[in-house]
Amino acid sequence: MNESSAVLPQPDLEDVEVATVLAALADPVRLKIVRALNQVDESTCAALEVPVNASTVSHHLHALREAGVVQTRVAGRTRPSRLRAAELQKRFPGLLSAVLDATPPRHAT
Amino acid sequence: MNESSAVLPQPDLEDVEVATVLAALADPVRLKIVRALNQVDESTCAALEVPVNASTVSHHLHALREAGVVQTRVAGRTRPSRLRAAELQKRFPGLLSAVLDATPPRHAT
DNA sequence: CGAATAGTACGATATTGATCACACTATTCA
DNA sequence: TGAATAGTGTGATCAATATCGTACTATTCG
Repeated sequence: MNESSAVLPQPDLEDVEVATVLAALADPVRLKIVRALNQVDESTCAALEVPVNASTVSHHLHALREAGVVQTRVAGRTRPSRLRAAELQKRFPGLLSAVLDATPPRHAT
Repeated sequence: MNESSAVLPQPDLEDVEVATVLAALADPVRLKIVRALNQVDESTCAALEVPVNASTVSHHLHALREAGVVQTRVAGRTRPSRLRAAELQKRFPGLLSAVLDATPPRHAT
């Protein structure tokens, strides 16, 4: 056992384009993941209740991580991820909150 | 000449998903168009200085219109478009402003 | 009318990316 | 050590979509 603070590679948000973050948030499944992470602060891949295969969840978390939206740490067998909410707020003020606060359309699908 | 208020079909923003708007804003060319429209309030297809073919500009404006981001009116031979900024602010408070206020990354491309 | 202009529509192409199944690694625990 | 579990990586497939060139429509103006 070592100290449990290993974190998967992630970009410095100062180097991230807003278009990259927008693209990361534009996918419905990823948006659901982001909303879930906002509720629980941290979650593993398996605990996320999204209607896709496990490898697809892994793919989406990878995409979110590369866009600077989430941070993933290594904890035993699991890789809990969390939103980089504070850093995103500093880099793109109001963006994440606006997305999280968005209400569903009138005619829900 | 008739009264100059013909407007191309556009969605009611109440029926638009935030993911749709995010996807519309995620493309670099469209983001450039949106930033340009924010500067000039209204612009024609040809006046937009984006590095793509005219038909591609038309395609992108169509996409932005269907996502509820811009409104296009018919004026003679031209079709000036404008941001639906106020309506977007009402539907997704803070979203458009956050995107427009976003600064370039440290290592500019 | 005829020429020029603004924009759109369409077809073709190429690229991206969302998804799954499966194999693989790393870790925990009996 | 062996079994079970969490997650990742790879390859395949399929659907979107960004782009261009060309043709077309509508409008203005000589």
